[in-house]
Amino acid sequence: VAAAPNSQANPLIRKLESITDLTPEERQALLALPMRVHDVRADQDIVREGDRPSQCCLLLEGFAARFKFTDKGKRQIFAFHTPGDIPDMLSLQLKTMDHSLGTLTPCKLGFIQHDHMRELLRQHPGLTDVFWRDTLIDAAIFREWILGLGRRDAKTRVAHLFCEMVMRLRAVGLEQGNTVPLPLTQNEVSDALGLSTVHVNRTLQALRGENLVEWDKGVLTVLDWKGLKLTGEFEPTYLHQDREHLAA
Amino acid sequence: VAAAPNSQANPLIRKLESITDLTPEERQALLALPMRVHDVRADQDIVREGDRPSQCCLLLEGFAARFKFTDKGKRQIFAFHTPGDIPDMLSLQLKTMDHSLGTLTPCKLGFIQHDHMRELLRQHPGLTDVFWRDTLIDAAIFREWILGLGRRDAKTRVAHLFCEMVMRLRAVGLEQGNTVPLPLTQNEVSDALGLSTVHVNRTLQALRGENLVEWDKGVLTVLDWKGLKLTGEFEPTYLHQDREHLAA
DNA sequence: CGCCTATTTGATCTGATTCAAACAATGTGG
DNA sequence: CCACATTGTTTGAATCAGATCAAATAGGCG
Repeated sequence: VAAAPNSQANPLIRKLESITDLTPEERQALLALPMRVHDVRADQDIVREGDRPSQCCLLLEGFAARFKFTDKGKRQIFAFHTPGDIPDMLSLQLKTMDHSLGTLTPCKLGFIQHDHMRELLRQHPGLTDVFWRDTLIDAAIFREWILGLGRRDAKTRVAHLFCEMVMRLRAVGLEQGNTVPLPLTQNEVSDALGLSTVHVNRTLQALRGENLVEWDKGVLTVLDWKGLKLTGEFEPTYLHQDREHLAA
Repeated sequence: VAAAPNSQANPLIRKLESITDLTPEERQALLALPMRVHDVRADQDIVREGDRPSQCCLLLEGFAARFKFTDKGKRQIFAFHTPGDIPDMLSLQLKTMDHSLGTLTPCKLGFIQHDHMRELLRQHPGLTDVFWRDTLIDAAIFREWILGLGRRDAKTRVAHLFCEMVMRLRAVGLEQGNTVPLPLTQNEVSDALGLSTVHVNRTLQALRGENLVEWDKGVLTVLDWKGLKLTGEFEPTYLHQDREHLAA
């Protein structure tokens, strides 16, 4: 089944089709989903902890992150988001945000009213399963991060993060050769991996020294995918990018 | 609206009503959900990483945990489960298990065929939202653990875990006075909090020394709830136990 | 050019790990 | 009912991965 003309250009559809199959009707309905598109500059909060949003936001271009601060003012990043993600889809079910969402780079965002989203799901109940599945994969990624934070050392964590980002960016067509965009600062990585910026810097030097990766000007180049997977203990099952779940 | 006679005894309904409102029909359908009940002894795997289950399991009595091992053989526990939880509900949407589920104590389990669960959701679409919401709260708990593992010290982590378990056990009616059942070993706690058993032991002595809690023979006694919340930086919003989400 | 932000380096410190052994509690079989 | 095995808790000492502090360097950009 060929995709609708512009569906490959639509990162949401691209993303959902990386984890499930959509019917033509579902694809059509997603393309017709009303949204207000805005450009937002880097380092802006989109929703904050405590907010009660009446819309959710589709990331069309750029990188975003979800995060929260400790009482002592330390930041922890929970997730990096890439085009096609709806990072605050959960606000449809959970009224109060328990964490914040912000841009890391300039972003193009599509804001979707909850009412419109609910109407979409009412008319296409199959999409509820799709989005439910997507939030479950989100949770699987959280678990993998828990494993890393709890039981893996710095080098393994960094390598694992790189592998994960490559796989996810590949799934939405942002990989070019052995290269993906990864416009994060070392400080942002450290806040995601529970490390200090200094230590992340030194760990990167180690990975570079072993000729596993190159990471410069927001572009990550994988020099040795096998080696990177090995040092990152990366096993992509948890991303559930296969679609074999459809075979009963 | 009064609950059906035996619904308070049904931990699933009890749990779901702690996070949402059920219609009488939904409650009835849940009570009628066909399940095979089994007793399982402690430290048994229920599902393993890589499995492709055709059923999911409702925890009726006892404590269970979800976990995974590092390549280097270190265990990380992702979640502690209490009566009313369906820890592997995700297997309904994700075909292959990316982690394992096992008992921590002797448990009574109700096994529900996926087919029956799907039929239930088909007949009561509102329940899809309820379970979706539940898995989103699950993910919120994962995020809070990420925050702890990444950015909080040992004492804060242990205190936070105690607060969380108290809130969750209270929600399903297992709190008695200032006491909850918490039949975990210090080693299990250490595998959940990313610490060594030795350090957990010393941290517990510190919490005891400050007269915050007592924890003996599987029973946790909170001596100073306010103090415990404070040292654990515990803010229960993320558990979404309020049901005010229904007010549009 | 000068400002601002990000990366890098060096030195020191510490929270937590590791290793090893003692101790306590509970259960088991003779 | 006791000897003993097993599992969990506790203690002590040595060590280390990663944090912290402070300062230098490098890029981008108005």
